[in-house]
Amino acid sequence: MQLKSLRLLMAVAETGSFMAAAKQLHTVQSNVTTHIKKLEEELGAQLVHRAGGVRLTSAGLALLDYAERLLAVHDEALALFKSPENAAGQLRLGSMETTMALRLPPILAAYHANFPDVDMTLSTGPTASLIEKLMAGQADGVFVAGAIDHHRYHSLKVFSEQLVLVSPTPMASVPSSEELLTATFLAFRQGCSYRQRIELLLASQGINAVRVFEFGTLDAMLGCVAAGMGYTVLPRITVEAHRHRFGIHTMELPSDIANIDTYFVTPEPATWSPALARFVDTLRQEAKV
Amino acid sequence: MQLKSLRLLMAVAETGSFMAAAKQLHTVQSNVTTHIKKLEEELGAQLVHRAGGVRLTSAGLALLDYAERLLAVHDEALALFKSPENAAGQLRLGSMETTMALRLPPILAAYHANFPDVDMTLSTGPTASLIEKLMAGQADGVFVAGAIDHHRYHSLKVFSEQLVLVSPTPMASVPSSEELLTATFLAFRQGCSYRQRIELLLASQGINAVRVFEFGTLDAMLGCVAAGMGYTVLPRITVEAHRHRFGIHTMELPSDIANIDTYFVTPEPATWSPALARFVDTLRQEAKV
DNA sequence: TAGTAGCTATCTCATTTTGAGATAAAAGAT
DNA sequence: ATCTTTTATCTCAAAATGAGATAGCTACTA
Repeated sequence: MQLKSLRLLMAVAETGSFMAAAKQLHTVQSNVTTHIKKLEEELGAQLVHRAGGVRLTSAGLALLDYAERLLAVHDEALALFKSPENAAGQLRLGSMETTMALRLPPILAAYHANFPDVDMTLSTGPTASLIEKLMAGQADGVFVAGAIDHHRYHSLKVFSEQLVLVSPTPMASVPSSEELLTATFLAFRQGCSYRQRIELLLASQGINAVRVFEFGTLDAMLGCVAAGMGYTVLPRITVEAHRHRFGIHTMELPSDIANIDTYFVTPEPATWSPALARFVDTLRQEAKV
Repeated sequence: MQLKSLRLLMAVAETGSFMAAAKQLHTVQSNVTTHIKKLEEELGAQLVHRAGGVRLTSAGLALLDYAERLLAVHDEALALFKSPENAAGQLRLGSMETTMALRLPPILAAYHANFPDVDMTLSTGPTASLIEKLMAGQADGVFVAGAIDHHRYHSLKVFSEQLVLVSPTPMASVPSSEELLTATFLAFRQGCSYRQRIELLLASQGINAVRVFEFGTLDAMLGCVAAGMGYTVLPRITVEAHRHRFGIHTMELPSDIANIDTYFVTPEPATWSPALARFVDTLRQEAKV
């Protein structure tokens, strides 16, 4: 059974004539005859009355019902891929905790407002496991720290964060080695790229091992810093958004350690679903990159 | 876009391999490649990741969603026509008032029990207008008095009725001409074949015109006969079913006038929809013809 | 009832598409 | 590195398709 044949059947039903149907679909009448005949052979039933003006038989009407449904789905699928204002289906995103907390809400909101037919799922996790998810095909795109150098993947720089040292008391300068040695650090669980920066900071001071507490959420971490439990390293914008709720202080870090870029990593653009392509559009607009 | 291609895409998604997909659908791997490639060109998006084991891209997954819907509808349509135990869609029947009242209820009930997915509509009317409806394509089959001699239509004899003269008082024999001349006749509206029999009866007595009242429903008519308003002519089985409710009496008529057959008339069997074909099956069983 | 106008079925043929096999190229496994 | 498995490409024969020409059918008209 060919979609073409069904479309011809619909045209015949509409126009009540093989010639008019042919004209409507820009073909010739003999082809209409052939297609309808083939359908009739395939289904073993006469679909069209040929006495005088043609009319669908009851078998034809029964098939017409399916033809309409079939072509509606087909046209919908085609429209999805053809017109850039369409997006539907599902979109599986992944993001780091901090990006999710501060950068994504307005973007997700804007996307959902424009493309309400997309079912979004967003999971958070550290950079390493997000990349794994992406490569396993369990996510369509992930927000991670740092670009991926792989020709099958595409990295779009979307945010630039400046990391700052967060402490419970004001500081004049980056703490000395001695101070750091005795200090406690709070960080997200292993795999988080910000934690790697903490270790980088410590390494730059010649310190290899130090006590590090692990947290799962931002609020818990900042609460503990404010309570004097220790230091942490976070994006400036993240800290500033929460500063009014916690009695915390920040200190600039050396730029090689401080500057970290967030990328949106996906498979090659050619493989993007319409939903994903529209998401990247939204991202470009909202993040202004 | 070809249904074949979509089916291949589904097989690829399922098996995760072009070769396995080819085997599953009894074709060769090169054809799978070609079909998928054609889909990709048509939609302008890569549908399948070719790194190592093949996997659908997010665009592929989006299309897969439509492919599944499309093929489900297609298979449903095909199953409808292929397997004789299926029937769906609509069935538009027409029937004479008397047949509807007495013969059809058990048949319609049996049909509906077996094929609940068919939307039945039944309209009643006199033979003439039912035939018109059928010919105009507004009905799929009609129960009428007498066969149709037309090579585009098919008449199936389903019931044999014996017409009797119905009167308010007992009769020893068919009323004489003088009695008939002064009598009033009650009948369905013009077009009803039973009414033609009344006129035939009168003509056999050399009477051309007589007073005839027209009624739309059986109950009204029988009620008026019982009340002594006049005579009527109806199938014996119809009268017997109502005799206990009305004080009426019957009298046999000459067999050439009395015997009348009810036919189920449809377009040619080749044009029957599955729903109609199953109805005729049911009819043959229930009516035992 | 013959004629005519309008439509559909059939036939033909050039073109395109399809399907299958063979082979080359690429990716993983040992 | 070699071998195995899988996909892409090429080729060719067979089949399907689309368009035109023509014959046949139906309904309407005079």
